[in-house]
Amino acid sequence: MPELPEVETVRRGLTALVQGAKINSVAVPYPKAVVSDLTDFQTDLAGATIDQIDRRGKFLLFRLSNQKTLVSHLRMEGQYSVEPVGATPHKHTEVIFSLDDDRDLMYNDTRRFGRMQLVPTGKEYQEVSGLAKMGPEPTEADLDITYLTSILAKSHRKIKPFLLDQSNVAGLGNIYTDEVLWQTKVHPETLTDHLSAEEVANLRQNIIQEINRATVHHGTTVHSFSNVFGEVGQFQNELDVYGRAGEPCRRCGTTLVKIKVAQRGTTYCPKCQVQK
DNA sequence: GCGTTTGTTGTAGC
DNA sequence: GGCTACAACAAACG
Repeated sequence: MPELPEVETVRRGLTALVQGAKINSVAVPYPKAVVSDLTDFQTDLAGATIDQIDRRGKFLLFRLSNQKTLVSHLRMEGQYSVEPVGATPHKHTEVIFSLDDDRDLMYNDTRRFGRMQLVPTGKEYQEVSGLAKMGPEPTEADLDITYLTSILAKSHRKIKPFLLDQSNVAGLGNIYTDEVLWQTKVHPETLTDHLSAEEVANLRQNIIQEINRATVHHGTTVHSFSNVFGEVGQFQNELDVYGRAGEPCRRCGTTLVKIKVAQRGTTYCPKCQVQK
């Protein structure tokens, strides 16, 4: 559920709250959340300072003072919160970082899908498979039109799973994929090599703009997303198709339809988005 | 009690 | 070999 705008919102909140904080010790009530060696994880983090927090796609990268990087992926419902020292962990608290300023940074995950690992800084793109294959960020500067045209043309699959694949473009999930396809008037099952040059250009613009707009609105809260301050996003009020099956298309009034594409719930307008 | 929800990965299949 | 499709993972909710 956290897609790029939500992860970026979390990154900004974490930066405001814990950048510069020193970690005293780490408790791991749910060891499966840590995929690197657990003993090393706890030993290496003790005494380290959080210098900076970066993001790549949907991954958070905590840059530490000891030349290590904590790579964290929230998957479906991972959340961070900062509490006074000694606060009772939540039912689904998986990792607790005790800071030396009498606060605890907690990682909570009701679905237990999120994962984190500690790797040497600079090696994260080799050691974390998701980062190694990550496509360009959906920005004006990084998402090159020539690149996008080329990979769309040589790929033979439906546009929806193509956009969900992080190795093509970083950061899109189920919500924003449905939104940008509606904006571009492209059916989610259209084959990537059937898109016209104009559609590719429009798709690129819509991806960049939509991710930008959603980030400005602090992300979308559909089920449970909130930032580190416990605040929900505002972008759910801006969605045109996701969660609106059975309601009228805001462009033409046709009833929006929900189907499955690549095992994912997919909402679209059968009149605006006609498959070619 | 079971289908639905979603992001990524490992693997089966072509 | 390279690409694509899909089951699996986990847990809450209706």
